[in-house]
Amino acid sequence: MRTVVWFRVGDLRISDHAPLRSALDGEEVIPLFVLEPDLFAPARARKQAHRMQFWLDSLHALEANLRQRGSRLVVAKGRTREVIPRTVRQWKADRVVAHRLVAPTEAEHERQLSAALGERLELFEGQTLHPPGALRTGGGKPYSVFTRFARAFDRYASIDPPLASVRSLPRLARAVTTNAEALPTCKALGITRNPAVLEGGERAARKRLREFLRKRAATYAADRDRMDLEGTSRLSADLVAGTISVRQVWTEAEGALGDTDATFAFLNELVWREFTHSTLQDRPEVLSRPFRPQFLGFPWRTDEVAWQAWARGQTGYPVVDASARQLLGEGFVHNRARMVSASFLTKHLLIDYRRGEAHYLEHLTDGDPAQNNAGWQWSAGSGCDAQPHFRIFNPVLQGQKFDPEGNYVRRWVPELARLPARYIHHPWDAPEVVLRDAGVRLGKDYPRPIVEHGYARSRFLARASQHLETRRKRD
DNA sequence: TGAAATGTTGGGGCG
DNA sequence: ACGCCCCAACATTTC
Repeated sequence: MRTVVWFRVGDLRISDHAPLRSALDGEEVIPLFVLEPDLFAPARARKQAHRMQFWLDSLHALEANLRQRGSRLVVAKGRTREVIPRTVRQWKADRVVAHRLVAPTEAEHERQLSAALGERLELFEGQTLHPPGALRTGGGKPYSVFTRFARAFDRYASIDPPLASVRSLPRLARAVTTNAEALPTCKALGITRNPAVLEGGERAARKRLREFLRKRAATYAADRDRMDLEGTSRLSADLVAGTISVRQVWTEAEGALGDTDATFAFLNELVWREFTHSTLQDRPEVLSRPFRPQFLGFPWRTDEVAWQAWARGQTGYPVVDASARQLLGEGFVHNRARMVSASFLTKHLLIDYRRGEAHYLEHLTDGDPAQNNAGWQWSAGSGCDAQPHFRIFNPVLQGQKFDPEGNYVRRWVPELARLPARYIHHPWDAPEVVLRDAGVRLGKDYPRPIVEHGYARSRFLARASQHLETRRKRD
């Protein structure tokens, strides 16, 4: 038996990898990665440079891990639906195994491949803890409320421990050429490496998990919301690329932390991840339109000036600007800052959440359609179990609560670094002398707010309730 | 996984 | 002693 193991962005690892494990039951294993032009063409790759850097590092790490265990990674360029059947013919493989992924583009690849290969393609679950779609309400429908979903999740089934790690792999048949040199580098794709982007690969992922569990997990419940602290796991990009499996994270966290508040808070985030993936599988159309139909035709504004101010971090609201600059600077944004930022774009500036969603997807190292869409629709109020539309973050209060000393702002908005904590989240209220001592000339070194909070708040409330009211009457 | 407005309660100052 | 006002602290409602 000769088996092709189709590695994908989503399972770039060899540990806890069910398809690989299954392939080892046969004699020969051909690890394969496909360089889809839709993803790895230079122009496309550059549009998501942070993520691409992380993925390429992870791919090279995967190749090194395979090699270390006696195998190699075969790299093929072209469209999945053509390349894989060709590979199967060329190397006379008996079957192809892979993880099933929920993103619509990935699901489409699977459909096309299944049409070409029929029974010879075998897909395994593993992107999530329980297969998306497995949890249903009594009426057989997908859950639309997270707390209900989470309760069903707890009762559904126990979570299996990860598969034992693979010590050695069968040597690649001599006839098979690896073409490993085709694995691109950042340089080859014209991407300038950003040293602030996390290190990819399985080893780095495991190290991150261990360090989190050892140093920060105990205080996770309280610290996770603090934008100025490193209180979170930073595993988001790993979970997207699959350099660690969610099952490994779950099992290790449970083992290390026991039955504590921190465990619950952390694992609950993983359940949110389950929820977003399930939602995307059941309703892939959320990627193009609001989950809640009342939000169809919402009167968003087109305001290029406001958009640019938001995207570049020049709105005059320090926390909002810090988060915009953190995104561009390191391809990551603290979750709390994401929420504040998304709330500001959609509610204060009345700009379509889809524009923010696309911007995040472009720059985030952990950009993932399911998670990113769910986050943005949650903030806009249009999503599945979203916050109510009238919940509007006050960026000043959020800053004071979750960046009490202002150090998050100081890090990303250096022109305000010398302002005392008292004024750092609302520099426009600072006395002239305080501003002067801090070297801040409002309107020159740092902008005045592009919109006044109270005004923006009531503007959104009025516009939203008017739209939703009309909508409700019509439907 | 809000914020702001509004309502309630209770202590203290004061006439 | 009592009512009245103020206001902080907290609770509830509304957006």
